[in-house]
Amino acid sequence: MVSIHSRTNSLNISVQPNKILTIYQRLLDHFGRQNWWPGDTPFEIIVGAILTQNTNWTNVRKAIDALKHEDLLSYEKLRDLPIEFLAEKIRPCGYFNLKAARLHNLFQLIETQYDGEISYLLDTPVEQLREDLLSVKGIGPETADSILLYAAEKPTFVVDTYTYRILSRHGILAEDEADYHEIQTIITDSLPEDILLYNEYHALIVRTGKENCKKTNPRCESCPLKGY
DNA sequence: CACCAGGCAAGTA
DNA sequence: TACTTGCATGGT
Repeated sequence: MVSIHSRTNSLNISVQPNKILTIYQRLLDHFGRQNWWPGDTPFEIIVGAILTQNTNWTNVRKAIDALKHEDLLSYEKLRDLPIEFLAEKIRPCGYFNLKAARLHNLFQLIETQYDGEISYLLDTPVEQLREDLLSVKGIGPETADSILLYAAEKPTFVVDTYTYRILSRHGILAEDEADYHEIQTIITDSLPEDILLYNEYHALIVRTGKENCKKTNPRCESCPLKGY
């Protein structure tokens, strides 16, 4: 059990249970720690963040393993690989032409903005880095936040389709609160700002999706969120 | 066979 | 602003 006490939303006057924190505790108790991201280096995490867009991780791992097997998984080697070759290498992860182009768009940012040094990117303050990442064609809010949290270790909460689904089913989101940043704010306003907490929470949410048993539905009998 | 997977951008009205 | 569509492989 985590030792974080529930607290009220800053805009609420009455004391009420922190549903966001309760959901986290239930998922953690049920699944245990996930210890994300599944990758060895910040660069591998960055590449994985783009390759996993709307794609099952098992397919992404095939692509990453293929790159590793040919010793291509370094910034300099991928940057210098012709884009058609890169696309062919990452074929198993799907959308391979698109993702090869998106990786190259990011490499161009790293060249122009960070002097070709991943370490400079990682050391950039969170606001600036998020803006830079979002300026890259092919990097949207979730991919940017995944890089910020899991590669650069900034306190950024990652919102994905599961996050929306869970909050929606649990009546936490209003009808007109589907916007990425609104959802992110609802969550971060309910939690202490803690990188490891953000890391584990998003990982648990994805794990819930992988279980494929409607565990995000409060009426599911085998659900760790039953009754919520 | 259909459906989904740790999105995003571009087009349409 | 609010929908719709293309992108693509591999597992269930």
